[in-house]
Amino acid sequence: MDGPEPHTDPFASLLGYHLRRASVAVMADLTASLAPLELTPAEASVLFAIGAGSGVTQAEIGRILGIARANMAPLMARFLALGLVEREAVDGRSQALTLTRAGRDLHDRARAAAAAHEDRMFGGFSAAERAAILAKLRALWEPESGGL
Amino acid sequence: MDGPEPHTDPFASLLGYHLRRASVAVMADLTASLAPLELTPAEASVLFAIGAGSGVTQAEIGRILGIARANMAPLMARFLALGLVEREAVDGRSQALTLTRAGRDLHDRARAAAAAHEDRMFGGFSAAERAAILAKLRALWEPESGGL
DNA sequence: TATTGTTATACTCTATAACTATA
DNA sequence: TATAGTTATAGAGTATAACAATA
Repeated sequence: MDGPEPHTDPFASLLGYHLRRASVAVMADLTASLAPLELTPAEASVLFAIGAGSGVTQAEIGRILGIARANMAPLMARFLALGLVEREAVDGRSQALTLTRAGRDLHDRARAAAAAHEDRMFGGFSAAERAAILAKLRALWEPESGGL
Repeated sequence: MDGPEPHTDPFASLLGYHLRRASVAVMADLTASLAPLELTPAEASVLFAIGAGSGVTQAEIGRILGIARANMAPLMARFLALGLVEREAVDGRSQALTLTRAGRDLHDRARAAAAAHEDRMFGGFSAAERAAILAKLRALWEPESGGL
C-alpha cells in the first residue's frame, strides 16, 4: 500500500507554466505603469512601432506585433482622434503613419514609463542575465531569430 | 538636419515584450496539445493541482493557480459532470477534492501531452539552461521564491 | 487574385458584485 | 467578521467573416 501522495510541486518542471505566470505578473505591472498615460500595453507597442520606422503602414504594424488587422482599426482611430498620428497616402489603399508632435511626446513618456517598469521588474538581473534571457525568449516566438 | 530615423528595433531591449510574445506562442502550442483531450491549459493545471495534493479544496487551488473563486465554480462543475473528480466534505463549507479513476486517467494523459509540449518548445535548451530560465521566471511572479 | 482598411460580431478569459451557508 | 462555494454579469482581448476599394 502506498502512503499519501508526496507533495511534490506538479509545476516545478513546467517551464511553460512559469513563463505564463511571469508574463501575467509583468504585464500587470506594465499596464499599471502606462495607465497614467491612458495607454494600454498594446497601444504603447503600436506607438513604439510607429515611432521607430518611418512611414510604416497599419497592416505592417499588425504583422510586426501580432495584432489582427481588424483590431488595428479602432486602435488607430483613437490615435487619430487624439491627434497622435498622421497619415499620408502611399497608394490608394495604404497610408504611411508618422507621429505628430503630440504623438512623439506621448511616445517619449511611454518609453520612459516602460523603461522604469523594466528596471523595476528586471533590475534584479544583471545586464548579462537580461541579454541571455531575452535571447532565449526571442528564440521561442521569433523563428528567424536563429535559436531553437 | 537629421536624416530618416534609423531602423533600430524598438523592442530589442524590452524583456517584457519578449516575455509576452514567448508566452503567447508557448500557450498556443499547449492549447493545441491539450485540445484532443478536451482540456484547456487552465483545466489541465487544475487537474495537476488536484492530482498532486491529497484533498486540496477548490479555494486553495484558486489561490495556487491564480484563478478567481468565481471562475473555479463552472470549471469544477464540468469536472464533476464528467466524473473526473470526487468531493468529500471537510467541514460545512469546504470539500476535499480527489481524482476518480477516470480523472487520474485523464490527468496522466494531460501530463504526457504537457511533457511532449515542453520537449517540443524547450528541447533546444539544455537541462541547465531550462533550470536557469525557470528559476528566473519563478522569481518574477513568486516573491517567496527568493530571487529578485 | 491578393491586400488594405473597415465594420460587425462572437468567443474566450478574467473581474466584480452579491448571495447563502458555515467557521 | 472572515471564508467557501455559487450565480450573474461586465469588461477586456482576441478571432472570424464580410465588404469596398485598390493593386
